[in-house]
Amino acid sequence: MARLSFREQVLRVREDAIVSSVNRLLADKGFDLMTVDEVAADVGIAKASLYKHFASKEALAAAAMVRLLERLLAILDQQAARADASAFQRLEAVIRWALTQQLAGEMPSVPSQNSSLRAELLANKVYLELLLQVSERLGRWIQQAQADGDIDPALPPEIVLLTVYARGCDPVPVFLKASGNFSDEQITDWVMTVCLRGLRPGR
Amino acid sequence: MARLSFREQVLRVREDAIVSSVNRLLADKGFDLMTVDEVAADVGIAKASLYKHFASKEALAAAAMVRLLERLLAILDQQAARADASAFQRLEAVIRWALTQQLAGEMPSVPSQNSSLRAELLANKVYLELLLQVSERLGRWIQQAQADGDIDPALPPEIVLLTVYARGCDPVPVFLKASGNFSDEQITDWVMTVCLRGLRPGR
DNA sequence: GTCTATAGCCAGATAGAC
DNA sequence: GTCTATCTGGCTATAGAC
Repeated sequence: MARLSFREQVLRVREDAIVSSVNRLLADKGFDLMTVDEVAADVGIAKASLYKHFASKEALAAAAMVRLLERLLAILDQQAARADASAFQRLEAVIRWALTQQLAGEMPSVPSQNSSLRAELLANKVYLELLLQVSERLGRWIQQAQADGDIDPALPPEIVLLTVYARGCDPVPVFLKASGNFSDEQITDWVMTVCLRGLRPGR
Repeated sequence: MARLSFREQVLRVREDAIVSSVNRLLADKGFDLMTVDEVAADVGIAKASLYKHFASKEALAAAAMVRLLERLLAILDQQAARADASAFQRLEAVIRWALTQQLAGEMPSVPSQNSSLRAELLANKVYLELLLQVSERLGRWIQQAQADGDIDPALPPEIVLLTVYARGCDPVPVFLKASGNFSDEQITDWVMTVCLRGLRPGR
């Protein structure tokens, strides 16, 4: 990749700061309740300046989602590098990472219902490409884990994949944290247990 | 209860029709994207007339939530009347009912983040009272199921209760339905399996 | 209690100077 | 590219006639 000029580097840094604010605000309030004014205030620039970087509120959210997927891909790389780990253990680590992000208030939440945002995301080539990559890699681990007998082979991989994704936007851990009765570690462990082994007593 | 006059009966029927529309629209688009204009159009009356029945958009949603809890209480009564059933089987039936509602597009979804609606619900005595009743009755079944060895006794009842509630707003079944690859029955069964027994192979 | 018409407000987006 | 100031549209809520 060509070396970036100083101007371009400054641009990158600024846009990264914007995306970080959007990420936090999306995690905090969700897309509908997040306002562009808040984003501008949080970044510390004028709203009109935001629109020089991103064409719309939807584009802001899309950028945050793209960065989330990039971070997720990095986690997948990291797990793939663990030569000793089984596919199931890698999946476990990915879910655990998602829970950590949620409890840290850094998991952006975008309602799958919002039509304007949904349309923007489905039209976003970069986002779709990353989502496809993530799904394919998770899908391979899921099928491997099923072959290993670590995940029920009777379950369609589609359901397993959706379940993994759903843990990323599950309200349970945040509610438990809000109750103040448990530590983050306890919450993570219990939610992992329920996810993998269900509510029934241990095997 | 005193017999209602004709006028009062008409009022009841109309308000019930309103709440039904709100319920469907909440299930369809969620609170933020639902507009009062849509509700009025769906019911077939003018928007101003709506405001003669309900003071605000939040009050509309609250009424829908109250009716949801009333229907849930009726399900609890029904399950409590099954003399042969274990506590676990009753919980199972309740979760299954929630999934059915969701797949039928009749499970209203209100973001727990929305502050105006949250405030309204927390100020609503009827709603809180019903929510408390439901939680207490589910809580008793949960503890009984743990004593019976049907639910892992190591799990705090709080987590189990939250997990049960969370199945009511889980996006997985709706996504699976949208994929068009599975019947409602298959979806319900698989999601129940994953909820109760987790992703791991059967015991 | 129902309607039409409109007030009031807020948030996304833009104009135009620097 | 950044700013201040403004436009615009849509949505909640209400006024006022019937």
